[in-house]
Amino acid sequence: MGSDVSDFNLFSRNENGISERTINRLRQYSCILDTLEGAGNCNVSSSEIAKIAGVKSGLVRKDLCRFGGFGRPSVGYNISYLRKQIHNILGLNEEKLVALVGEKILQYEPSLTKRLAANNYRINMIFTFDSTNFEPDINHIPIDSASDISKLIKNAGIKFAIISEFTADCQSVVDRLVSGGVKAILNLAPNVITVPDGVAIRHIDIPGELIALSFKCSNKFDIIDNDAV
Amino acid sequence: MGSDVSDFNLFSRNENGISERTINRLRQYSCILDTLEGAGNCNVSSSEIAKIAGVKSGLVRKDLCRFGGFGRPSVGYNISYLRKQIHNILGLNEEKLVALVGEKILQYEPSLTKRLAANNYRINMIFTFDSTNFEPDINHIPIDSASDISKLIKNAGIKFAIISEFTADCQSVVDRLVSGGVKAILNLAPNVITVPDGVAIRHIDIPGELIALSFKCSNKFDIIDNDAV
DNA sequence: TAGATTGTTAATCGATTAACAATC
DNA sequence: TAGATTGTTAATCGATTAACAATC
Repeated sequence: MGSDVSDFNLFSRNENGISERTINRLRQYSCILDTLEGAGNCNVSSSEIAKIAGVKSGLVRKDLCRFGGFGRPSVGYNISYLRKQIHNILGLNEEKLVALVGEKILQYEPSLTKRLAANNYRINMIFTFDSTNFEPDINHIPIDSASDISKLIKNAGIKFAIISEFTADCQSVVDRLVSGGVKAILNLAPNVITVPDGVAIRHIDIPGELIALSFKCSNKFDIIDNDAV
Repeated sequence: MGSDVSDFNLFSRNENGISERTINRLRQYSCILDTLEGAGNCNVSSSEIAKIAGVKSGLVRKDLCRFGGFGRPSVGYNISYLRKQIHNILGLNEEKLVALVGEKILQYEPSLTKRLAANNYRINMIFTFDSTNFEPDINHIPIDSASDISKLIKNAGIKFAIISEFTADCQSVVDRLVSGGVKAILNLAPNVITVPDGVAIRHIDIPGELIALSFKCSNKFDIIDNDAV
């Protein structure tokens, strides 16, 4: 039942001392640089990035400085160079193999494969729970039944898994993914699952997101909460 | 282009001075209490909750104490009472109306309606982009074309929206949702969208989640990062 | 050179933890 | 009463901001 810990533990630092907040901001900067580069710009200052990102310029410099001196005083940062460096930090330059558990999401969201590929995540194995599905592959990605997971994962050297479909024995699927060597699991299904230490997991829960959202726009604790700013 | 700000700005306090971290922990406590209540327990101590949640017991007490004294010294917290109080804090006791933009997700994940209902979120309007879809409703929820959004939303008094499908003119849909009075938008589609101040938005981005996850299990910055613990 | 902007240190702010008096 | 556990305050820890010398 330690399961939910990782789902909610969004704020921990990893072994590298880099907080998830920093990683999220780096993603955001990367996104901003994409736009700026697309618009044909060449250099950008920390204040410009900060303004778009909605943070202070010092924080942008601090975040970047942590990984090396990418800028030049009075000039700023070279956009395409900085973009490459951030991609490097985020590991977007290496191909990462992903196992997809549940194939239906690809019908619902056909662009997923391409969106993952844009970040160098490649789905190279699909597991199905649908025993009536005898298609051998989707877009040349082989479909297997969930029984041989562990061995197939291990042979392919897959480190990432996306669980996209509810199944009663979800935990046993997870166990087999983990024993096959998977190190990070993104769970889109409503199942509550547990993983051993050393395996990262994140559970996307739509009702939960709505609850959190509703707080962003509520003010019903004006009275009850004495500490309120 | 201020758009991404809210997507990444997960860590802000809301107007009530309650941080999203606190809300997330309350959700987690609620979840834990469900389990404990299901197992037939009656009282629980902050240390027991803390152990399951993976936090310190003082933090559990502090989180709860912020909203009122729900416990009794030497006894602990009455599970069903505390559960009700947390539900109350999270607003799970009031019905909240939700507009669903894009109907395909209900085929992909039929349990969504029920999972939302368990938290008192009721989808009571569906907008489709599929002009070949002439079904009048899904499970008695009317399906409308996206053209009359604003008026329909306003008349129904809907405050929440889930955007679940890519569409080229996503921003105009958002604008019409907002002008219809929607205050919180959960975006599952890859579109980048912007909302005015006072409207909360959260973008679920699968590749982004994988990037963040990959950091939880990586240690490639052992060398580069001098501040590392 | 003068102006701009970086990298980095010190100050501040907020969140968590430790500790303990109050109380059941 | 003695033991347990709450509610809450003070201490600590970590993240952000302000400020500024270095440098282009």
